[in-house]
Amino acid sequence: MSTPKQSGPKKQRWSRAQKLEAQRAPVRRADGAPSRSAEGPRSADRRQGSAGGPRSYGSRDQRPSYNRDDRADRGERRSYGNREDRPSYNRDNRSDRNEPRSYGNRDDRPSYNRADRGERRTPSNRAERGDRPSYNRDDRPTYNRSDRSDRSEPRSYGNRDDRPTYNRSDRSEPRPYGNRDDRPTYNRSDRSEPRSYGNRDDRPRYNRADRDERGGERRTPSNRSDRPSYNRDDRGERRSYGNREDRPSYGRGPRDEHRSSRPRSDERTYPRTDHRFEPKADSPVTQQIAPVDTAPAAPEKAAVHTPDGPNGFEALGLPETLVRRLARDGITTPFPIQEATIPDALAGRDVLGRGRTGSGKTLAFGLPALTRLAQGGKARPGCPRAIVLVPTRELAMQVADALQPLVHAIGLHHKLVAGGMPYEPQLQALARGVDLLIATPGRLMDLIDRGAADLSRVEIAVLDEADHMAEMGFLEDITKILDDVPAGGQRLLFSATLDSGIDTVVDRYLIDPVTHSTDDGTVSVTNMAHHALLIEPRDKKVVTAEVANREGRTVVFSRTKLGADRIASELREQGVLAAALHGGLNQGQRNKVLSAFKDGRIPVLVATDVAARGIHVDDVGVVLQVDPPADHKDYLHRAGRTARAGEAGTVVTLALPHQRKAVTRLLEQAGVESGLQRARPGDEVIRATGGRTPQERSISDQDLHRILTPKREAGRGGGRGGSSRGGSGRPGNYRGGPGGGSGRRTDGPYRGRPRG
DNA sequence: AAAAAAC
Repeated sequence: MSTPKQSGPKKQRWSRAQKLEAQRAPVRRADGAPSRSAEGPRSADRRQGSAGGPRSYGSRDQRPSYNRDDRADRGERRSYGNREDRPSYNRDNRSDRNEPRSYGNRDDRPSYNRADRGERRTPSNRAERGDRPSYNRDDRPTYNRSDRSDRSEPRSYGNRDDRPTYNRSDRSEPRPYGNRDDRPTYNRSDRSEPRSYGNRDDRPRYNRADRDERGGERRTPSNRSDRPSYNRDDRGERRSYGNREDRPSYGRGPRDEHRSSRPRSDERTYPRTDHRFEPKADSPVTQQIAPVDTAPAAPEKAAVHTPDGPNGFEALGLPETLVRRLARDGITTPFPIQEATIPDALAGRDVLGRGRTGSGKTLAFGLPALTRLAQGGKARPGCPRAIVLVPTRELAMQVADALQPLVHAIGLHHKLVAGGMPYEPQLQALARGVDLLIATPGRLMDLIDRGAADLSRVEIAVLDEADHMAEMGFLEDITKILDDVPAGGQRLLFSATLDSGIDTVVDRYLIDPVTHSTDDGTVSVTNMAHHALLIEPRDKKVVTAEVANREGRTVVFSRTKLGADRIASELREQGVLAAALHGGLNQGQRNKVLSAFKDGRIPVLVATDVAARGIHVDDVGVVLQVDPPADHKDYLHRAGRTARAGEAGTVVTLALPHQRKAVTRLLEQAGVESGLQRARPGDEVIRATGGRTPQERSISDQDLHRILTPKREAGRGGGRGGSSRGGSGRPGNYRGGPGGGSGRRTDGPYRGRPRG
């Protein structure tokens, strides 16, 4: 590669001028002009360091596998090139490795050998690409497209038997993903049956994917009729939103992220008021949020029709297309973090943004990113132009949902790429070319390793919940991914807290960043009440149930997955309808639980920290931390699940005597003014949170299952015509239902939200 | 130390 910088210990930063130069012509790289990586000190010294050699990304000619002609000769089954030539996929190499392989150290990962990958991707190679037709992206229909057409089945991986990578048995190393025993097949030999995705019917994901695609040119009526409700844009015309209850978990993203009241102007009268959560009369959320959040919305609704009217987003320099699209959803006034970061982000600068959860971070990076992407360039197959990295799948879905209308409005394509969902749609989208990739690290790396994704043309990289991503365990993945992104591109980091180990990432990847903090990083919000209760161990179970047994949604946090399961089941035992959410569940279960919680079938969610960040659910009145958070930042994140969008909320933290000191300090750091107070079951402080001693009978596992999987139960009545109403016409049914285990009747005096 | 993140 061209003059790698001295691999000095100190990384060298680009000067502002250099960077601006690089940014000015993002497309330039396509011309083979010196790419950023070629010049960028960071990746240069990094690569040299890690590749352990002069990075002699061999000559192409030695790599027949990439030769298009060869490929053709080889016959269509083999789309991954000649394996023998490709050490990275070489089975033998892999099996030789018996080191535990935490995938941590890049250098330890022969199969992911940078050199191999680099060969395909590095900028220097890219520069040469012209001479090598086979490298021309456009010539790479394969990632199996052509193959696929031959095969009737949707399969895109070519002949599986050729793909040692997938063969589990080859890998002697202990898997990090221990609890996946539920995943039946990894062994290809078993897989004579059609497709391992077969058993994933419970996963709404397929629909998601389709929806993404449909947004583009592939929208067809037939698709639509199958899943009309998933297509946001269609909803206005085709649907009266009556069946909105059916799809609570989706489609709320963008608006909820931003605001809850929906002054819909046109015919798209969609019941902004969320009746999905138990038709409890107070249904205060929407009404109360409205004034807080949308004070300006009413007058500005006019902006929908008079785009030249005052519109905060327009003033920030965003294109009219996006501004109008936002206005259509009643979003016309930027949140502080958006106001602060968008201009800088639009200017191409690296941005470090801090804002509370729910402060609108998604749009803060989404809008400028889309704007800049729309300014020029076209996504080449396999080469996303921007990536958004998020720490959890749920969050990834949320971001994708939130950005979807905007992406489509501006004529771009995006795709959600995360684990637990089928590969096919993701591979297809990538092959087709996607501008914005929203991804969790694991799957993205997977796709990179498969050669389906190539980050060498990424112009904008976004790290959401960056502080979490910077934590041990995540950081290495993030590093790997960001190292593949050409230096010099724009990087945006957003997080609710900016301390932790985030400096590492900032130092390494951000150049001359602008930092915007729209809050002080504490929980000091006026609409959030905090109670830290010092309790006796023997009271814990009962106190937990008392606090959780209230009207409205409650999120209970547990430190461990096992704990979450245990607490949820103890709650059900005491008659409180609760379900656990954690990473140990398969994706189908996760989705079920989360959507049941979102649409009110399950009022109490017991979660690990998988739900601590970013997950947005309206109307969570209480966050109960059964186990104290690890640190004050976790406190902040967990607490952020309530009191959203100006609504009131209460955070209850339980501490056992031995945790007293730690919790006291933690409260201090988090900016919680009230200290620990002793509490016993039935105490006033518990009642003040709205909690009441549960008196319902136990909820059996069957009950729970039925509630989580409504179709099965409701299927009888509404089987045929009923599908339009879905299995969940009225969530209320599940609660008051006949003998329904959800007999968490709320006849108590308390109905409102606890205040103070 | 746990959780999360690929299959």
